[in-house]
Amino acid sequence: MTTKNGEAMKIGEQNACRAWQLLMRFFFMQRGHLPSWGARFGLSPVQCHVLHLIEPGQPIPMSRLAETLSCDASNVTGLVDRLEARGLVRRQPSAADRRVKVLELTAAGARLRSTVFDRMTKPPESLERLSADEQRMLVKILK
Amino acid sequence: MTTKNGEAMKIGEQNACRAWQLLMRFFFMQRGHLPSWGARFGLSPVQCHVLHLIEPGQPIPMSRLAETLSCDASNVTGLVDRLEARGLVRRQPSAADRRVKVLELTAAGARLRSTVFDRMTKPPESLERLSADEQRMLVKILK
DNA sequence: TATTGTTATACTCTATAACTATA
DNA sequence: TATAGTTATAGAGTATAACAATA
Repeated sequence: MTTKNGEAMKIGEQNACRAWQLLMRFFFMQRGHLPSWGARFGLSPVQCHVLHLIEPGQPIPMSRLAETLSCDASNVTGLVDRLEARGLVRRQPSAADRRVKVLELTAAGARLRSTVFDRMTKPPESLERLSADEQRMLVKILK
Repeated sequence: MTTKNGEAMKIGEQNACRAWQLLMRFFFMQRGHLPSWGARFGLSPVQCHVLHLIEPGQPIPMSRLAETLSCDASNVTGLVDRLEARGLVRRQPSAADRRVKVLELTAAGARLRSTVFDRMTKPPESLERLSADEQRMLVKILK
């Protein structure tokens, strides 16, 4: 348990696995919270995700959404249809490639995104007791 | 920026917000990966979640699933129907309350769960370079 | 030929309401 | 009366295949 080399590696691996397990637990916990969370803004989980992906003033092609969401391009069509019907996003033709349509937030979309994620970035209090070192560590993890 | 009291608090809050933003980014990243991940085992994202929630030898009432998944009890019925049809879980009557049905993993369910989460607990390499202190910090966060 | 986005189809997921059986 | 689970229904999410326009 206190050997200089081999055992230390083992402990390092154990810690990594434990950390990963905790992150997974965090992920599934958030996954449970997201539906009722998003419902406050009339947003489904995927719609929250899409809103998170499209940054204001930074349009992205629809194909990029399909990749990031791990779903077929055909599903993005309906997804964007509903968001566009609510006036949150807008389809724009791409000058570079006439096959492509890029998505951008409308003013209302940007406002809603800000509302949703301003609240989201208000951490659950427990996070406010962390040191600068701990914050740096999170940056490392999330690569 | 270097005042002793008020400014230090401010920086602490900034770090907490930054950490929370990064965790959110992690969450949405995982959310994007989960569909194709689960598909390898023929599991939808919710089914992965359910499998994660039912620990072997630790049956839980169906109502608990509805709470944790933030969905209506009526949805759990169909969800469990499909998992039961695949032989992954089993409904059992509760001795204490005859209204309640508890869910437990079948042998196949426990095997699949182990397969899925053994892979999941294999962290993405970057995690293996973390110290014990850093692991303890994660425990603190995930409360 | 390959790629972007669309339509069509079927199945799963989720929200709502009404119902049964227990408590 | 209140709660656990079910049924029924409708809309949203998602996988598959076929198609049009463009590269």
